[in-house]
Amino acid sequence: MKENKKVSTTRRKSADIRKDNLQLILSVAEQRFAEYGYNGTTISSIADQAQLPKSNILYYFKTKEVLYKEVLIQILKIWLVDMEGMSADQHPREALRHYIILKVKQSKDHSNASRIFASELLHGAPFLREKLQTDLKDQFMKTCQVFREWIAKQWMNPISPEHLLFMIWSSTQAYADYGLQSSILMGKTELEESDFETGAELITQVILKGCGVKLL
Amino acid sequence: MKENKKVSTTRRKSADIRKDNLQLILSVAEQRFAEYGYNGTTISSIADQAQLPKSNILYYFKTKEVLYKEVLIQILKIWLVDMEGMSADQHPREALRHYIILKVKQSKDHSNASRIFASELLHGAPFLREKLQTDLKDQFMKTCQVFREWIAKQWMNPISPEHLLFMIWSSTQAYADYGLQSSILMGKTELEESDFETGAELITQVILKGCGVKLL
DNA sequence: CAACTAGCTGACCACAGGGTCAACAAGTTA
DNA sequence: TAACTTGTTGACCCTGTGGTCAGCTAGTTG
Repeated sequence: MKENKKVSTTRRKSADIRKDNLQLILSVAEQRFAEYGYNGTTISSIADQAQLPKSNILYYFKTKEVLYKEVLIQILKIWLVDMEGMSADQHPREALRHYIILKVKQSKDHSNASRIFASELLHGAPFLREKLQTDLKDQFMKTCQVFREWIAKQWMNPISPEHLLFMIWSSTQAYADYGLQSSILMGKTELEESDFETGAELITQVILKGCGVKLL
Repeated sequence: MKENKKVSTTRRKSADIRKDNLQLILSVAEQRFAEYGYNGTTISSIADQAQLPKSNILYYFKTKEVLYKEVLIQILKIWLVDMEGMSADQHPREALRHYIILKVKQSKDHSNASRIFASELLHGAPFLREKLQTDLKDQFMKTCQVFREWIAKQWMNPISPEHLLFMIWSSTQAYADYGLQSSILMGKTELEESDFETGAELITQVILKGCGVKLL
């Protein structure tokens, strides 16, 4: 291919244009959906914020639903990967601590994604039902199995793995879901780095102690 | 007043009619808002389910927003009352256990209310901001103070009262927010009585042990 | 019973929001 | 450069929804 210079701004390849725009739209959509929910978000508002015409959004994503689902899928992937980190050969002392800190970090760094996910579950997971029944359930059962093996090795007390996992999920997830309200209650405009650290540390301590995991 | 009989069905006093209809509408609205969120709920759908004409809903509640706020207010009241139950003279062993069981019960018996509340917080509490900054914050600080006194009496370990309360809230609240998804993961259509019990018991044990509260 | 108030409702309206489309512009390829 | 593909967009349409209103009926009160 010959050098193709143009007076105007840089010439861009179709593939790049596509990639960039998809990324831009997904990222803006994530913000809006997190803040206003599925029904509260309009395609126009996404378009405005992305500084693209509405039609252009519809060009890349046939419908609003397709766009939303795409956002959801990306989020679910993160969730699953985090959980995979725990295995039976690790000691719960380190594995649980690591997972809890990671999840709180996700709540902080990907608060929008976390909140969309929560909102979806809250309303009965109309768009995620299937994925939950397959992908998430698989990973859920694997992780419960890990807990069971820890219990068998007497590394922790015999407690319901399912409910324990729920407890860990909800208390870490809360730093995304209820972060805003927490800051109001603590008289701040926003949670600070140190709040996330304190929270993660407290959850870790309570869970480990509460499960009878020997601390060093 | 003279006896006033009519061939048709029972004659009703205006006051009763009002009371009944308000109650009916609020109750149906709660269901719909919980399931579909504020924006996803239409006045028509509420009307249909209540078997009233749409205009009638608007007769009792000037706007959709007024109706929604009314529902929210009722819910907030429950939250506050529950929390008031804890006081410094009680031992955390009983007080925390009681509160946790109560909150899980609320999640079960008033799942719709709980979910609306959660959804509201999730999206930045656009309608509840003020109430949070006043009523809820007051109660929040009182409860934190109770925790501090327990710590001073060495009835529990010195841990952040704020974050502990967040942890209790989120893990109990989860049985409403994520109840549906939990049941999917456990291969049921709905959480059963025993699941709520197991959950409440596990949370209680983990929290008490995790906070270093002496068990009997 | 008459006058009044509270409850009720169908018809109507304005408009927002999801989605289509035809025409054009910009990149690609032979 | 010509033919083709991919990207871009304003104008348009249709449905659904929040909300109004005028006129009605049913209870209330003197």
